Amino acid sequence: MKLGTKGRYAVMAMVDLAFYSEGKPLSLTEIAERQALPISYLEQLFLKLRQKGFVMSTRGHQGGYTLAKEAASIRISEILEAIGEPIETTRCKEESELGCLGTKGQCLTHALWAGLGRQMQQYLNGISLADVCQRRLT
Amino acid sequence: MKLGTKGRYAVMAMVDLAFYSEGKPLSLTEIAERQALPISYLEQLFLKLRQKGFVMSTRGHQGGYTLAKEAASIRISEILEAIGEPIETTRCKEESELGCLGTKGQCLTHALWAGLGRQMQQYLNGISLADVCQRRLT
DNA sequence: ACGATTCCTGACTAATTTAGTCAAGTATGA
DNA sequence: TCATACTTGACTAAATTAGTCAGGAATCGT
Repeated sequence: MKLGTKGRYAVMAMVDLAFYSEGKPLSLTEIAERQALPISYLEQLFLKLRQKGFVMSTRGHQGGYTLAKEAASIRISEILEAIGEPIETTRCKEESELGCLGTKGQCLTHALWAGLGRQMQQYLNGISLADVCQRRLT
Repeated sequence: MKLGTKGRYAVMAMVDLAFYSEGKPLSLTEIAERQALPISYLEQLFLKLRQKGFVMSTRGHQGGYTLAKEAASIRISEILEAIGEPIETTRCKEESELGCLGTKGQCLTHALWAGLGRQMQQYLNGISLADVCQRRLT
């Protein structure tokens, strides 16, 4: 159970943006350099982040990206979802499970994995970009 | 961020064992059939579970596996660790991180991922095989 | 003794996912 | 008009996953 670079990079870049931008657009080049991330990879990620409305882009000279919302209202969970790194603890689509273990028509372990997923979701849902910037983490 | 079949199967099988065995050994064939899991894959997993002391094996006719400890004292987290499905939210080995973002010599996001890992570990640590069997899940 | 059952173990592999690169284009400001 | 910077899709090498396969060794019932 591991976190891939996609999600990690996206959050790192967004935190960087929230932290260093002061209303002015930051170029991916700048972010990529500071965070030591591959720029072409970031391009892919920011494409999605823009399409989902988390950042705004300015093209051309002195262009770059800006947060489209306040840092305090962008949750980590949203970023991960936007770039396609969902939390998948259960395998079954929805709640349509037929009994693996007979007792009640639903596998015993299903509730376990669902609980784990809820736990993770809750944690990442409760933390915003601003929280990370200000080191407000439990 | 997804849970692989390795961890899922291992826990499913261990829960099955705890649930259906009554002191008597259960063969992998039986478990695999009931849970609809590939038997040769289970063999690999139970090899490790035995080496780590979570199950005991009996060979030959009427043989199989038995829990080596009480179901109430086997945590889900231990099973996952035993078969090599660790929780990896951070990438850095130990706490030896050099500053990605300048503020304090440690990357801002590190604390975030570490927190997530702690959260997951805590959840899986607090649940035993017996809990799953008795559907004592939050 | 023998044969069925079952664990034991390592080697191997097909398919998928990850983690990117590359190339070509479009828009903007100096 | 040129350098900067976003935009987008196609492509790919490497790693991981999710197993299969084959052969062996121990044990029990008959």
